[in-house]
Amino acid sequence: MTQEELFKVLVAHCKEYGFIFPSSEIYDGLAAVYDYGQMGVELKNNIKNYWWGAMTRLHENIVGIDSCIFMHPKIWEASGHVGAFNDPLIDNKDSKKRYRADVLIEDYIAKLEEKNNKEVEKGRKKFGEAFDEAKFRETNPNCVRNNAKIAEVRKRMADALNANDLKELRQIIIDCEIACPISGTKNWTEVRQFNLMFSTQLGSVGEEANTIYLRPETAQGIFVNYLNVQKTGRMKIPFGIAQIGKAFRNEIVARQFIFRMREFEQMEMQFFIKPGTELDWFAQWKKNRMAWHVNIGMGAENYRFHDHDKLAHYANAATDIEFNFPFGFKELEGIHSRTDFDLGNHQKFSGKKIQYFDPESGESYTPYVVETSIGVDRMVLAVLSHSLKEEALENGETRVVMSIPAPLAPVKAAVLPLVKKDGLPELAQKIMDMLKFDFNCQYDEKDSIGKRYRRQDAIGTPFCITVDHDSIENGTVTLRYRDSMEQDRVKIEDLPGLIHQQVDLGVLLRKL
RNA sequence: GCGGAAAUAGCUCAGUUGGUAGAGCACGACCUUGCCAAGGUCGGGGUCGCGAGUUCGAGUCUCGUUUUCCGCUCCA
Repeated sequence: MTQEELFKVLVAHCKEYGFIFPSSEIYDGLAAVYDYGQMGVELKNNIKNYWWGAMTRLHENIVGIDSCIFMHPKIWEASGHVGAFNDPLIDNKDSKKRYRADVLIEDYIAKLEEKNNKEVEKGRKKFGEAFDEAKFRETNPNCVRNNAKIAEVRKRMADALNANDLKELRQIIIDCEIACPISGTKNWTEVRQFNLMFSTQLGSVGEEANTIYLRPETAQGIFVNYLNVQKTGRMKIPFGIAQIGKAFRNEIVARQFIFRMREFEQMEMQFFIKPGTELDWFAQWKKNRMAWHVNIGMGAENYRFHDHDKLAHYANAATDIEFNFPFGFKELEGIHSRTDFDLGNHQKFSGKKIQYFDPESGESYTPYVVETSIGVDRMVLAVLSHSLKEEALENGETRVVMSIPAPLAPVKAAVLPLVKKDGLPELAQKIMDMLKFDFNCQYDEKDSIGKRYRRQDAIGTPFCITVDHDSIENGTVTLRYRDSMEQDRVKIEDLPGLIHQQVDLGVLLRKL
């Protein structure tokens, strides 16, 4: 089976067994929106609990918050999202390729600069030792002409971007006779803008309606609460604030199942530190976060770092932790050194002083920030895509098994009476009543025992407990393991301890 | 947003030159068996994605539309 086919099987499996459903399906669905079903929500909650525990309980200097999706509109100006989340896009009608208008113009400028460099090389050969590059660039007629053009285009583009003048952007592309690199034609559409933030109206519509945005990241909720948490929690730098919550981005194309959705959930932690120490902390969090991933047990070889060459407007170092998805290595988590960009800007835009007074050194400063930001839905997809397997059995048959790491599995154990008579269902129910307070369990008495095992395999239940006639005689049951399909005979009273050892999140946290 | 493909039962699919919608699996009840998915009997479930058009008659032909998948484009 190819990876692509495997991915289709995964999507179908997720729907069939109650992990993930397309949203609003009875109304034909809503593009790129998915709902979590009865199994999916358990898996997702387990992932969130593992992260929350690892971040807050394991670090005395990290605390959590839960901030709102609605925030003051000025926050998005301060964060740079109002400006930078707008991409002006233009399509070439012949090649059907889409480009960012500003990138096309930048490429054009780069070409002119390239021409100048060639002129300089020519000049250097001609004049040898006595060559004065700076002077040459100012006097050579070709260079002068190119430089004038560059300056003119730069200014027009800056003005157009500032004024949000899309017609002017298109005009620059026409005037410069920029052609599509693929088709070579200059047959362009209008420039259109895609604002990646969703907006809505706050308050009564009519008079000056207040446009507010659905947050495109949870991080800003942490930054604007920095002072609250630092003061009320008596936090000393270095310290961190963690948050799990929904974020929204109006992606032009949202695809690949739950990998890129317009509504998604993030787990973010902002770590506040002394300026100058950011690269050390950046390195430390890279290590820490990778350890968290590898600890789940899906194979260290399926993760890798991808350092950014092009840095976002707020960062001075950035890396992704990528996971080996069915469609290749893709970003799962981002770790960014955000400097004092966010706190500094909030200080500027709000007029409130956001400083940390260091009691030891006696100095006051705006803290720097190292951020770890992970997509919950991507984690779910990573676990599901890694876990789903079709195994060939010794008897020539195949079984579909979700070998979800036991601490993350939606259902921890299934209790199955071997037959539906002779008091076996009653004893099985008693075992259910014993386990249900600690573990999410399922009871099933329908169909043959083999069929029930396979049903549990398909949803990733690590343990099946089978009650047979001997159970009534001597108080033992068979404990069947999902991955090996082997079974042990164990005492009923030993069940909680045995299951606990394998499925408890604390056990996973202790390995960190 | 552009191009290509697809949409029939919960799932996988069949459905002839246009003539009253089928199978297997799944689901429910009962009987039987009892440790790795297929026993028997009976039963429930579909305005064939949606909307028009052609026709005496459309799952089938035409147009539109929605959604999904693949490829581009974008991705803080």
